[in-house]
Amino acid sequence: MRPSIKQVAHLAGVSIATVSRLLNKPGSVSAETAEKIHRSIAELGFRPNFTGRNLRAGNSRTVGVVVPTLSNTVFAQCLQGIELAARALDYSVMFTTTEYLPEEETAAVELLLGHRVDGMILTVADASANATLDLLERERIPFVLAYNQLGTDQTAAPARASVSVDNRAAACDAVAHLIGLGHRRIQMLSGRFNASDRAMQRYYGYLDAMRAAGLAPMAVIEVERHTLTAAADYQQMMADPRQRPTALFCSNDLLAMSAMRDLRALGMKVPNDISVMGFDGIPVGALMEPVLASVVQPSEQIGEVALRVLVEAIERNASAAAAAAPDLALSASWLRHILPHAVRSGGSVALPATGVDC
Amino acid sequence: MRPSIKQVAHLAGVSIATVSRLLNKPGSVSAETAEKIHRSIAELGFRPNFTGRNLRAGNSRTVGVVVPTLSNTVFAQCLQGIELAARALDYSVMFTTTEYLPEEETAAVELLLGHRVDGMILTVADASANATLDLLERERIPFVLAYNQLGTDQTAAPARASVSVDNRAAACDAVAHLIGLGHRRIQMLSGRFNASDRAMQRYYGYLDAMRAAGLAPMAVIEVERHTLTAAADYQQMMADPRQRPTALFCSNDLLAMSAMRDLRALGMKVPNDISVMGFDGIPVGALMEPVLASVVQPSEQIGEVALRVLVEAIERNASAAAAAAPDLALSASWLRHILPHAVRSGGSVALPATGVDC
DNA sequence: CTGAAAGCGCTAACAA
DNA sequence: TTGTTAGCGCTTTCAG
Repeated sequence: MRPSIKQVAHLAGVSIATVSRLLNKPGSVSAETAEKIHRSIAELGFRPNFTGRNLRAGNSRTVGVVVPTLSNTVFAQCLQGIELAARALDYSVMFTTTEYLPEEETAAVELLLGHRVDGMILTVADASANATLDLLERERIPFVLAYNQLGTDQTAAPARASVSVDNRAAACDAVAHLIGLGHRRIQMLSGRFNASDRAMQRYYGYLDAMRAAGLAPMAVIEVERHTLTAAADYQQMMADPRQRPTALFCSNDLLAMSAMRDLRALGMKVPNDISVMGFDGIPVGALMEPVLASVVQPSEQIGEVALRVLVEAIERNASAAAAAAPDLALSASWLRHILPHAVRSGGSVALPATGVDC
Repeated sequence: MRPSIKQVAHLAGVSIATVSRLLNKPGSVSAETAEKIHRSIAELGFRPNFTGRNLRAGNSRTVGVVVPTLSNTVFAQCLQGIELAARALDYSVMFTTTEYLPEEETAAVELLLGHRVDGMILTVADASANATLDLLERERIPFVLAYNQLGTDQTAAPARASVSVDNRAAACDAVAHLIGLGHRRIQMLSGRFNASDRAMQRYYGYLDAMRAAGLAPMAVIEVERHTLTAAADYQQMMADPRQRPTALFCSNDLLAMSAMRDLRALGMKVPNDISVMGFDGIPVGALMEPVLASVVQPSEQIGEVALRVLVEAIERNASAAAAAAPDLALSASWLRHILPHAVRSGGSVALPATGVDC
């Protein structure tokens, strides 16, 4: 077995309490004793066992993260942001994916609860009416949603925290950008709404922009994640030359990039025949030619902020428990974190082809 | 505090040992007792505390992962593969990044050791002569390298495991592909060798291919990760029309994509003026136009295999300890795992422009 | 400034 | 089949 505080104490000729004290508040141990202990630690290659510490302390300085997938750069970036911020605050990260399956969310959370993480950051399919979040609430463990955006109309009871961009406004800006260019028939292509409440918000944003401009929204096309197996959707979409959209607004960049690929395969040119706009602003989009126009959301920062908000809640919780104060870990002023978005223009959008329009 | 096995036992009117037994081998408890206990568990919302279990058992069913970054899809995919495989085997994942800084590697490993993970998967800057790996060895904790490729010439002592493609052969295949197309002046662009031993292997592969074809290798250009701040390198590279390369082989796809962007900015057309080939085969490369030619490595599978090899080592270790057998966790037949690579052709490479050649 | 002792939640002998 | 008990590594009163 690995050396424990016990062997160190024995070798140094002191009690385990003294060793522990040296490890935690070095000031409370005499210089010579400290010296002896340090030598023993080095000699034995002792390394404190967090498991013991956690068991005793009742906290783990570990946060759990639950995201749909790491295949989408957006979540990878977010996780990166979380990890960086966590390390800076001396927290560790344990993570799981759900593969976009709502039923996996509960299992993921249960597992993390078993590990006694101090809090969780998660991106769920649908943040409203989510049994998993209710569970978290019952367990009274702090959590912060990332990407999921909570409404202002939160019903009294659960005061939840979220970190995201304003998806609806961001989508609205994107579509307004297209409209500003002269597009009137703008089609939205979206990931499944039931796998992403963000997609739904973005659809509302699309509607807002269309209506604000007095344009008729087109029926949204929902597709499976990242790829359109059948070109049938496009065929149909582009069937009637008089009705075909001049621009496509996609609920995420991967979708936009797949769409561009598929459109090319059908012999259409972007942006000459049709403009394409994405959402997310993933870095590779800016490397393509044409550059993918998109709404940039600060994914890494979303992760970073989510972690900081979470840790704040955790530590407030801890002191509150100590002071027997009310444990409303996440005070009202901290609930909805809306980070800024930015429309990134790019060669994938252009003026609508002349003569095609009404 | 959260309910413990103790409260459950009390409420069910049994001893804690019985509850523990029910949790571990349900068969050893009578039906009616089980029934009572189950009810208490449900009533209290009891959830076993892994911390207690881990402390007692001396293992955590958790693996640690250390990768340079999650900004590069390659590592995100790998981590995804690890997590999926881990979940299937009922292991959890704790992870950290090093930002490509070798000095962070040790800190990351120390942290994970503190958590008493059962094993680690890591991608280090340089797998040969790495102090961090030596530390892991001293601590006698199983670990598997991902992407880092161990040579066949391993010196006797440390029998280490790695999972990767054959970087050298893969790069050689890629360059041979370019040569097959008629290219003779092929320039390699690489990430810093001291941040990635893979890049070095790939450079050897480049040399192999060039020499095999009787061509003169050009001096490699090393650049900072993912981006070329100054276009100066390109200017110089393309300065002399009689000496300029007709093809560029990049040590990774992100680099290739940035290079294409930079070349475009300089007014050069890919592949007409110059062919570009990457390495990694990241999914977005196939969505671009032109499609990025590359060597595809199965990143997610690398993660999956790494995890399986690791768990095998962990469990072999456990039984070995029990049987007081030799603890050579990673037996020779399992050391170097070379997964298949594949050259993906794409529009970013073409025949060299006629008249440009010798 | 230091030590003795209790206990965090759990498992595994050993007894009954 | 069930209970008693010791102890995993650590922190933290409480005494001295």
